[in-house]
Amino acid sequence: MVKSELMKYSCPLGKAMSALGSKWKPIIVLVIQDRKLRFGELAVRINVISRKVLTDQLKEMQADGLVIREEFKELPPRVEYSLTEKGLALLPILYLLEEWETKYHVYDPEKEKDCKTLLEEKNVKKAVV
Amino acid sequence: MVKSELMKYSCPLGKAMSALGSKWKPIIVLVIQDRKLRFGELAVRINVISRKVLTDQLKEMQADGLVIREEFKELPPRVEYSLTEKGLALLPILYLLEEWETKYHVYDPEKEKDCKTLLEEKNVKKAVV
DNA sequence: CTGTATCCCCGTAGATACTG
DNA sequence: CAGTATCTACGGGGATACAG
Repeated sequence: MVKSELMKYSCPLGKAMSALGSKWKPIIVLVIQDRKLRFGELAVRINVISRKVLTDQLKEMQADGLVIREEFKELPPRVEYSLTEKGLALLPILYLLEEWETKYHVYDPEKEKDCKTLLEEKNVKKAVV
Repeated sequence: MVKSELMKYSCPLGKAMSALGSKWKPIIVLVIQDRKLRFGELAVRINVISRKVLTDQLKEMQADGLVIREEFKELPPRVEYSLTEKGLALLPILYLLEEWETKYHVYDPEKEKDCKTLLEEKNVKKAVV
């Protein structure tokens, strides 16, 4: 273990952030909610994430006890993801974060425009979350 | 703007996480609380962060409207950091995250041991937060 | 005391092609 | 359908030395 990892184990918030501090995990939690979603459904709803990264994130979240992975031995294969109790307990906190952002958001027209343009360029049909 | 940045502007949670999703920002908010702290005090309290990174993070947080930087033209120089209203509003949410982690924490003796060893090796006197 | 200036490592994440 | 396998690029973060 290197010094830089110390934070992960030395305080509760450090641990919490190491479990959900990545780029996509909070989004994934918010998208799953109290449902079961198939891998493909997740990929569609979070359309700006590559499948490889989505797989990686889900694996880590499974290891951290945030999500449950159910694999059905069918053809074609089907895999369903849902939140654990721990993951579900995170939902209200994430809602608070959304509220916080919405309340203190500073409107930036240029960024909004960039975003719109990009959505069209990439032909993305559905915004994330 | 590249596709990977899309998330930052396309949903509230994405924006929120881009403002505090870094490795140190939540910790910094939690350490400052409702006080004014000098740069050196921050560095001591979060002793596993390098001064360069601390400076960088504080700059970004200032730009995001999370912290206030007051520079006193003295010799030796003195700089005090405090939270904005926006930053303060984040505190209760971070406390909830701590509670969440504490409640669902899975005790890992090996990691705890590694951490203790490292603290001694690095001669770190004070744990973060 | 409070930063800058460099240099560098390593992990995250993206693109693309392939598999059971 | 739900992933793997590879390769690559980028940038956050760290160590160290120096500056005002």
